[in-house]
Amino acid sequence: MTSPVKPFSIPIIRRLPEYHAFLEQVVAKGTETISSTTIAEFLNLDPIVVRKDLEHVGALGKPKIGFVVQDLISAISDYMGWERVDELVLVGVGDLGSALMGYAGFAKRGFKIVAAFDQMLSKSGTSVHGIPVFPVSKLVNLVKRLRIEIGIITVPPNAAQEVADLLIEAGIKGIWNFSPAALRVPANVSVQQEDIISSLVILQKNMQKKHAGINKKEE
Amino acid sequence: MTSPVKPFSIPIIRRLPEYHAFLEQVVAKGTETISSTTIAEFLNLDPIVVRKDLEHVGALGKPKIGFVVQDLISAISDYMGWERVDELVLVGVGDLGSALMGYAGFAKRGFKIVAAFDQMLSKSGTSVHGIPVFPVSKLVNLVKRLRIEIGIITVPPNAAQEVADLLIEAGIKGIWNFSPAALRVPANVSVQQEDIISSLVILQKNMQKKHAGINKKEE
DNA sequence: TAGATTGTTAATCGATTAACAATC
DNA sequence: TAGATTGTTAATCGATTAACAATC
Repeated sequence: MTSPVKPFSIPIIRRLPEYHAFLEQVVAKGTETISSTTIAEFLNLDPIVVRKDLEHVGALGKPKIGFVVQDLISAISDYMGWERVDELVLVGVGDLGSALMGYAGFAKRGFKIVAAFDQMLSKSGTSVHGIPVFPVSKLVNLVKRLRIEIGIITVPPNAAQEVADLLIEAGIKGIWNFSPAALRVPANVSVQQEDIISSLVILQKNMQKKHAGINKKEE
Repeated sequence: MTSPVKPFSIPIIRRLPEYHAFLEQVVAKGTETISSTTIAEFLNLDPIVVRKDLEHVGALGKPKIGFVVQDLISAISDYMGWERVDELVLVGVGDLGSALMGYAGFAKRGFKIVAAFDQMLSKSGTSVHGIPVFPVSKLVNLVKRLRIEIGIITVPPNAAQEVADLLIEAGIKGIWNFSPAALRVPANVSVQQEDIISSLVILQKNMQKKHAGINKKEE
């Protein structure tokens, strides 16, 4: 019939967690229905954007009434794939790695870091936020055995490629790379490069635009 | 003359740090010039995308030769605003906050967290990664005095609005919010909502697409 | 000179915005 | 019934992709 994999929109995926977090707050207050205009108002978005996004995830509302909050949460969770639990491994138990290991947002959205690896042998055998840390030498065997598909890289840039190679050898299909280094990977492996600096620059540019908009009256 | 604030493209801003990191590696090897096709190949991007992005930041190359690597790095740094140093404050010295305070990527790209605040008084007076931690009660005065414009929020969601209000009272113009909570702010304040889960979902969706593409021969 | 690579112009695609009919 | 809000269709805008001329 149609395409085997539903098309997805990156801008929408970036907005959906915002809706989700807001709707969780709403449901905690006991509110049962909400309109797209209300959501838009609270999140400083255009109401049409919200309506389109909700349409995209397949949510159904009723004119005049709006959407059932629980339905929206389910539709978003479903679209984002948060119903099932996906297991991850992490390599590089430094500051960033430890923070990710302790991040509560993963569990809430169907992700679980089940093992971590670090080059420093003194860290092996310990556990961080309840997640066991192993020596890198055990990486390939363990990841293979657990059939993990996603690996997180939080090592310094000069070690990133080496770690990526090990993960690939272990059969990983996706790499979430927090190290500012370009990775060479085979065609069947996906890489998501993460660099939070982008977000900070976007914030700055928005501030500049806003400030300029205040200074000039019109045109 | 033209618009007072240059237009900016969010997709481009998200790609530029990748180029920058890669070019830093290249320059470290002593290579002096590079072509857009080479950059594209290493970063798994379409060469045309790279060419367009470099055009956007105002880089000039020479046919047959390519671009001078140092020129590219400068052009990108310039476009991203990394030449000058911008000061930030952070509120919420937990795991994530500490990781951000220790993140070397800030200094490299013109950002500096100059002070942090935490509700827990036991943390006051200490310093994390060389950054002093103060009680929240000192936030408004100190931020006003230092004339900081950007605040990072890494507190639990239920405290986020309260912290945002303090930052706004202190004259902040931009909030980088890592807490999954919708913030109410006045019109002259920009908010950049951060949720790394989006990136993980994008990675997953890309993996699914890739895998589906392998399974079906064509159509 | 020949060819690789840039810079530029045009075409396509997708996302956002707008308009409006359907409906509770 | 009247009006608010959804769902849908159309228009605009911007980003990506393609084609090609300019040039070192």
